[in-house]
Amino acid sequence: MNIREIARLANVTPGTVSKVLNNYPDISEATRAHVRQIIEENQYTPAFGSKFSGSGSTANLVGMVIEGANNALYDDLYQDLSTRLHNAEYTILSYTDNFFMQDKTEKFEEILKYLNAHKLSGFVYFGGNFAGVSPELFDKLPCPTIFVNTVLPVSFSDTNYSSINTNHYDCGKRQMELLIEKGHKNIALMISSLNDNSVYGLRMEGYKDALAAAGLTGNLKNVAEGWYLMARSYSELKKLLEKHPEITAVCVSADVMTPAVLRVLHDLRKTPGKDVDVISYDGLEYLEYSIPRVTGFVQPVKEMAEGVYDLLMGLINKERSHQHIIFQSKYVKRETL
Amino acid sequence: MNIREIARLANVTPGTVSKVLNNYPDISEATRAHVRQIIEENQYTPAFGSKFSGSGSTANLVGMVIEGANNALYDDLYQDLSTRLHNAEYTILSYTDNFFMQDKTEKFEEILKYLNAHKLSGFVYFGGNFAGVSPELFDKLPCPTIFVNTVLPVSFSDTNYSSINTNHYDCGKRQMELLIEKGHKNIALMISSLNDNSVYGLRMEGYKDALAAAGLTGNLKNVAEGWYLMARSYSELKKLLEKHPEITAVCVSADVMTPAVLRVLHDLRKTPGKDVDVISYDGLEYLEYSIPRVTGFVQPVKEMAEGVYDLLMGLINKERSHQHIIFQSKYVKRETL
DNA sequence: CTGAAAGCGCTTACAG
DNA sequence: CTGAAAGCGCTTACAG
Repeated sequence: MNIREIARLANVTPGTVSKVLNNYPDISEATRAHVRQIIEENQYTPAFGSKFSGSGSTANLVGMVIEGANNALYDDLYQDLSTRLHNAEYTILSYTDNFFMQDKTEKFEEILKYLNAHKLSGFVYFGGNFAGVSPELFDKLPCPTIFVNTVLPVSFSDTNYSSINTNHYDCGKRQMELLIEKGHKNIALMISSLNDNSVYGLRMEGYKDALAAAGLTGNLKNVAEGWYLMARSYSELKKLLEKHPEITAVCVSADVMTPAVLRVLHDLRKTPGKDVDVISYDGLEYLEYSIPRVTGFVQPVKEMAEGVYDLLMGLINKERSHQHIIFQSKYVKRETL
Repeated sequence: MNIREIARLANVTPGTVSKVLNNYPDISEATRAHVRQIIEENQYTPAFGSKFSGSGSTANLVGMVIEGANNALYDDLYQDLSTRLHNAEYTILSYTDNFFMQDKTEKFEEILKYLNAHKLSGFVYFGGNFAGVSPELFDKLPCPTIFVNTVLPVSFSDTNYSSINTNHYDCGKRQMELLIEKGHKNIALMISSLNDNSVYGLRMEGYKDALAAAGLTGNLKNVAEGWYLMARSYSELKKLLEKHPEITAVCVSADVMTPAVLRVLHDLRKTPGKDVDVISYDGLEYLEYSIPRVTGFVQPVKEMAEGVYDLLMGLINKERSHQHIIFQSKYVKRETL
């Protein structure tokens, strides 16, 4: 079933069917209704791919890429957006990319190819780091693009792309300061990796500066690299705490590792919030139910998803121009600090 | 940049460029190399959408739909598959659908439209229930389709689609039997909803039959409906346990609700595995680290993802025919039963 | 091995 | 308000 068939059955030309399909105004209500009925009767849907070759641009196609799928928070963001876009009749192209160690410029060029090949109406990228990528490459972005929780190269005056972020460095610093203010001198850093240059690395920068300001840089040796993996977080942190029983606090850079942190403390017969304080970061829901409930910073996922959606629609419909938005993560005191 | 441009720059015809792009054998190595170089130099990627209008079918396009995104397990499956497909140079069309209450036939017809519009090479559907949908509609599936953890209408002799499932009913029944064998007479059922007709509803069928076989159907009044939501699971179960202090075990149909279950018990001053036994189902990783570690059934996500991928590739390349695979979930004894 | 040409299903000025 | 026609970027028999 194609547009020609429908046209034949409706006794009109394919051009007319096309206009009905795309809600052109210059069609009489009579033929519009008639054509629509034929379409309905035959369950016809226009071939999505041909839209582009006909018109030179593919309408209602949005791309989304998640870099670093191990972070459950991006799932929440992705799913919220996915549902909104689907309900607004957008087709979604997406993939998740777990290879976050390759060359940034190469990766960016691959993305450009992806965008060019698919003639998207809009694009959303989650996570990652493009700090070394030259600004000229950003100029080549062929469609409205929003980077979400991505480390970006240049100043926020850039007007050829948008970004939505939270204040990772500030909250990371604050995370550490809260431990220091509580009087902790020996603090473990449960981070993804020292080589992580995503926004999670920015949190680590905050840790460093807070420690330096307090003259506690010795703690920078107390690092457990968990790579966002629970098993790894567990073994690395356990090793560290066994070697350094003087440690009285754990600063965690990502909630996905925190169940392992609680478990390490339990297995070492330490009570979180009493023997060892714990502060985490992200806002995964199960840490509100864990025993004890975990204190930490919470990213406003719901608002971020809404922000991305609204901005993307605004950009696609040319009602808004590119901007860089920073949401504030919120400190939520629960039971571990 | 289009195929004509590249052809001009390479001093060949568009047809030749097309053949190079699609690795046709009948091209001399010299021109192949030359054309490839021009393509590389200009960072050209063929317009994905035009492939279809040219050839009548879109190669390397796979669709995936997740129904009921609240289940974190599907994220794991989705991401595993997504990474595999992307690495194999497939483009992925996907969306998540959280409205699992609408009419099944209508929903199935929408999916058919989606498939017809996008001319996919293959399609994977996660979750849901199409039990009432007439077999003729399944015949209309325009591309190789695999249903994963979906409740399906007809017998496994159907050869026009594939399915990959685990033994939900059996393990659900076994879940309950294990509690009964331990001597429990008063058992709470922490389920999504009595109206859930997805594979999670199948687990409930297992609960019912196990209870009936033991003459303990009175427990069917002890139902907490959590809708896969932690807050709701918490409040519903708490209400139930407060009203029925005689309950000594909780049978949970989905791991996503289990952190709330543990928290309810904690807040009611009951020790899981001692005062109240808990058995869960799915295999979410954080329940291996919770305190206590949760006993339950684990779906073999890794193998399922591999199974889906291999089958899908086999179907697309016409090396395999449709089949219905049932993986076995595994009982893992930990600390709550 | 390469080119010339017809075709895919759609869209979009343009005529009337 | 509708049709006839040219066009989008690609593919694919067919000739030679």
